[in-house]
Amino acid sequence: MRRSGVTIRDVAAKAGVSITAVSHALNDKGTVSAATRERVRRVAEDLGYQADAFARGMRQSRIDAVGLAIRSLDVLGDYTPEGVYVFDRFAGIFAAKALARGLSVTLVPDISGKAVPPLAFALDGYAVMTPQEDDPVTAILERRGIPYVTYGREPGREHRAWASEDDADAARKALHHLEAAGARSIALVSGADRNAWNLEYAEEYEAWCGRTGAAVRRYSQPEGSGVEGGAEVARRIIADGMPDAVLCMTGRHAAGLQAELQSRGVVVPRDVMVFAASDSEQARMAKPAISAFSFSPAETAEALLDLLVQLLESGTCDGPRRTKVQMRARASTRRASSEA
Amino acid sequence: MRRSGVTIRDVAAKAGVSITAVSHALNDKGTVSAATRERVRRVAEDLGYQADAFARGMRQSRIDAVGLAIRSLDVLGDYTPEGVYVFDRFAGIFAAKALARGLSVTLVPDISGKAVPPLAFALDGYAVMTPQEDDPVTAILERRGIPYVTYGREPGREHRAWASEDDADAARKALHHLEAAGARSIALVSGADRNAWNLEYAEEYEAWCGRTGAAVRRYSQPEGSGVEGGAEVARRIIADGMPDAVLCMTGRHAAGLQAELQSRGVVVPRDVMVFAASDSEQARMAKPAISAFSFSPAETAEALLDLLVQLLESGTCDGPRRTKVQMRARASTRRASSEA
DNA sequence: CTAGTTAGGCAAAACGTTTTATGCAATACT
DNA sequence: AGTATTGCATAAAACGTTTTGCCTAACTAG
Repeated sequence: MRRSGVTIRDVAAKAGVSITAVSHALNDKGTVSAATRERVRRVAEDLGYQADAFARGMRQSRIDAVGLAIRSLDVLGDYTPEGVYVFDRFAGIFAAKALARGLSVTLVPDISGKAVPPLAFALDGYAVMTPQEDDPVTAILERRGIPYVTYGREPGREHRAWASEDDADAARKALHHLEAAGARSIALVSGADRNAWNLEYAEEYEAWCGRTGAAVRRYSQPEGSGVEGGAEVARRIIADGMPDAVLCMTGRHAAGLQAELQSRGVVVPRDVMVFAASDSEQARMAKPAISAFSFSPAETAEALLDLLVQLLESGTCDGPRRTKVQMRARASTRRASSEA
Repeated sequence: MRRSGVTIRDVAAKAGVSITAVSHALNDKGTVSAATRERVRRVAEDLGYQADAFARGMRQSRIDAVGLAIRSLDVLGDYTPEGVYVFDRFAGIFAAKALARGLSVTLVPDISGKAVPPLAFALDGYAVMTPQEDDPVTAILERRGIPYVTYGREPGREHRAWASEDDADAARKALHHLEAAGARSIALVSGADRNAWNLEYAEEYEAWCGRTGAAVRRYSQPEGSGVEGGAEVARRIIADGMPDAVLCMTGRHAAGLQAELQSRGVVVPRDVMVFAASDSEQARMAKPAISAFSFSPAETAEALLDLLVQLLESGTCDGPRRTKVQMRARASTRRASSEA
């Protein structure tokens, strides 16, 4: 038997009251005398009683458990090379913060597929990581009426319940940083997903090109392709002629790209500067170390939880919330000219 | 309303059968004709019916959801410095593998405390990370009769359902590696937790000392103390006189220790070699890079799931399972003498 | 003194499943 | 022909809560 055995009936019997009284006493619901409430509570404590989650879930809607829909669990799967922990790490941090608020966190893969875990639709709400345009996951949640917040805006959907780094602001800062270091032509290496993160960087990038009159040089590469994907882009860029700087969305792309450029005689940062929109071990370990933005997952997780709790309690929330990234300026964008 | 609305009754009505027939048809349980089964299934599909997890959980024990008790969520909390992802990363990998077997994974903090999430005791089973001696978490699971497996043996408890790296074997390999590189006296920097990982290394270490006649020089430092903790140990070691090599349990301790030694004029690996029993970014980035063992979390997660599923299905399992670590020999243990 | 209110308590319904026990044909056996 | 057996289907019980509606006794107001 899995159940601990002690039910509300046992408590009621031992306390000499009805099960209604027990339920009311423990949940501060009906009208129970202070004396009875106290007695019931003591008995429940003694017996180690804890209401069965399923029985309770059947009656009331809330079960104090939320789902976390992590894309990397589907996309990466087994392929979790050292240094790629963005999502896994966020999961841990998010869970720790949720638990501090009394919420369990259930990790859920793709709920848009066939085999959906039984618990998936029984959860109180969801946090969805980096939704894409026309995301099937948010669509399902929407249809089922399950409240959700997203890490990153979902492009094309009107929804205020999201939090993320301020991507547009970060993009401008990155471009400005490179420009200040002497870059006149900049190439952008985007990821392949159509999420806010990629789209907003692209938008700011094109605005920058328009403003400065620089040619738009945009390359796309699946984020999962990693270091090798970066190298591949490097070859394309060389074929097209070198820009003054390359802005990569991921640290792994940046590292792979830089290494490939160097193997072909290009000197970083002298000939070209490299910048990563998201930091990673590969970026930090590269020689020269690659400048990058580092995030504050704890802050973002907290913001998401604020919104989710608001949503669960009142049905609305005061999102979106934006957090700031921090620039780690490293040697890959430190030009002699800018040091002079 | 959270519930999707379509219940087993709706399916029964539309298919023109009893709810019993529906339940049996969908779960391959009772005696239903092939024709009826097919019809029911089609109707259920059409209506998008999915059995309510709570209602189902009330009747049968299994709900296809397991808990993952991660210590780092309690211990580390907010403090998740870059480079320390062992547990978080394991959570992600474990979840991905569990989901491939149709199991949801719920992250659970300390279930030994007061405020236990309602879902915690309703789960089918648990995976507990690195239990300590007299671990309160396993004690509670034991008392409640909830099946569980542990990542790492729990010292002092007779329990076969665990998997982990083969710590004793790894310890011998590390000591042998250092000895082969010329080390005659070795210091061991353990963590403070009384878990199998720390204890088995200590045991093998003392056995090695006994065999070679070397003095036992064991230092203890909380694993959470990180790089600074390593530096602190370095000062203690210097005060006691330098050994030929230091074997640290964590990469962060090793890195902090090495840096502190170097700042005091000690040259690595010439004067002293440094080895980390668990790899980390700090170990990889140190100069010289620190030799370390890297794990195969995917393999261990798979083994744990094998055992857990066996346990859920039959009540017993064929554990324990041991996985191998891989040695990353780096410059911190590469002596001129051993190269000659 | 009587009618109305209130505080405290309880029985029973409801939640949506699974499981158990039972019924009814139709077929097989003696 | 009468009796087991089998195949299919169902009604009803059970799971452990929360919630609804009702009851009683005690108090309050007139």
